[in-house]
Amino acid sequence: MPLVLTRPAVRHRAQTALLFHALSDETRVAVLQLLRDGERCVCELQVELDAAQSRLSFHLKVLRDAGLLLHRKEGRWSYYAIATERLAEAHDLLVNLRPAVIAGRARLPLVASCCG
Amino acid sequence: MPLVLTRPAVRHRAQTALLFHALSDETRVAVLQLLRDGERCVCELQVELDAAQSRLSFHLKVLRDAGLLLHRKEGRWSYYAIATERLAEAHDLLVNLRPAVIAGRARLPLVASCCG
DNA sequence: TTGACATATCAACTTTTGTTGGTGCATTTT
DNA sequence: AAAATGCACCAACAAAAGTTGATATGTCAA
Repeated sequence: MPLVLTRPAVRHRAQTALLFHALSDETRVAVLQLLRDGERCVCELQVELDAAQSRLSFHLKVLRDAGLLLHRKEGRWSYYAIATERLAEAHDLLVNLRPAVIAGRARLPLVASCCG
Repeated sequence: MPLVLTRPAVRHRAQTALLFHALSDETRVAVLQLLRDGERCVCELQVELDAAQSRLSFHLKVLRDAGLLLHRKEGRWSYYAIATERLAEAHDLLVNLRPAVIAGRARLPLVASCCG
């Protein structure tokens, strides 16, 4: 009866941890910061971040696996960009952690990109 | 000249990684989910999460160190609650990762709790 | 077609995180 | 005052994440 954590909460829990794990590393955040201005190929990121190729590749994979990147290949270049949708999901998961309103009715399940 | 990552970006980067690291573990997310409904003492969390005391204590420390928890002691109990302010900061950092607008002027530095 | 480049992936290793069981110290209960 | 409770913290260990250098593959350039 006092099922303390509801089913959606349990579902969200794993998602939240997964997604935020991808955002929990400085190099990866730096990658995203660079991609804010638009698509970049790996070699550009490599120069801009001054990171070893395999290291960068590793971090790109983490971001990719988390669904945070769009990927495109052209010739011998690999281009990455931010997957805005997924970033919005992260946003929603975060908003869902906000404390319930004290007086007033229960918090509604919040949905995509409420701000900006 | 092409200082690819601006100073605020570099500052944000560390903050983002630190804060999101705290959110990158299922147990910790579960703690926050429980605290959405308000303050809890450790022993309550312990039961509700079915977690060993020292394990829970460890995760609470991580959340505390990230500034995400308010802490209060009463008698032999230790009460925790969500630090909403800090959660809002996390929110802002996340919103700051959104890609710049394509046409139109540059993204403004976004501030606290724009939604909900 | 040979050589240089871009990039993914792998294995070995290092570092960081997380778990477990224990100890110590308040505080409360009996 | 003795026993029990709540909780922080520590040390030893386990597991996960990150780094590095090497190798493999595809593509472009000479």
